[in-house]
Amino acid sequence: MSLSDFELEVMQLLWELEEATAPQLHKLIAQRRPVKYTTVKTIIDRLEKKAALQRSRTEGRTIFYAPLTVKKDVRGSLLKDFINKVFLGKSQPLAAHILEEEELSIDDIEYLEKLLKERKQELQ
Amino acid sequence: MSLSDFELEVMQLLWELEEATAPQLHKLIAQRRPVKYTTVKTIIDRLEKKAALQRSRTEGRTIFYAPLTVKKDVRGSLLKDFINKVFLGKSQPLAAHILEEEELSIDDIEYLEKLLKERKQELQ
DNA sequence: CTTGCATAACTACAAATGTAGATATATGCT
DNA sequence: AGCATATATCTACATTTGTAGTTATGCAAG
Repeated sequence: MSLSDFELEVMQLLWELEEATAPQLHKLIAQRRPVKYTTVKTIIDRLEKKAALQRSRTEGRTIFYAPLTVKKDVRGSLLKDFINKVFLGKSQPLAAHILEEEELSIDDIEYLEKLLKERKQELQ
Repeated sequence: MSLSDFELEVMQLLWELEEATAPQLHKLIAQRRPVKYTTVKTIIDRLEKKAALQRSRTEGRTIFYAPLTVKKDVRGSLLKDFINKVFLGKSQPLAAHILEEEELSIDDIEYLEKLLKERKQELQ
């Protein structure tokens, strides 16, 4: 099951919030860029049809939605697609690209070094 | 300028081959999955309109196409978008995800360790 | 108990995308 | 020279996506 950019944006908020209403989600996204309530609601409806989220409870006639998909799973599958499409299926060039070009702090780097050391030990 | 999945697939081949004809590209892609010549040619035409590639020369009435965009630039901009959308703009969680979950050989790991060491030295 | 409003539900539409048919035409072969 | 064929060009169409208008309706306040 694939998510569009906008659908993913809504899911990111839901993963963060655990649950949320359409008006809440609209207000959050409207802080970033101008978008009408009905637009956000349409995206929520589509996510519901795709079973990426579900209605968790209501308050008055306002509906709360909660994620049905797990962030790590979705990220993992998006990453796999991305590596296939953009880096011809090879993770190493992507990792190299990030470690060389993307912004990383000293702490980030030391944490990543630790991960690599652990990874290497598993392989030996 | 954004590229669709199919457009990117054609560009990946062009970056590899330096230049190619529509029939060549069609044959290569058709090895992976069934697709008609005209479909591939449509994508090439769209890439030409987007100025991602250009006609480099002809042989008879067959046209050779060459990339106008640079692989590293396109990858960089796609990666930036991807990090923004999927990892909320933070490279470190993506790097961590890859170093933990994706397949890497000992050689890969040692190369990445070297990159990190160099990166750290630049920062200090 | 009515009514205005917030929210939900439904409908619409243009642009991008994957897909390919229909048509035109230059070239190389007989 | 005429013709078959490969290639190019043009047109079309369904689906997905972002975007939002229109309509329906339940609830809260007076």
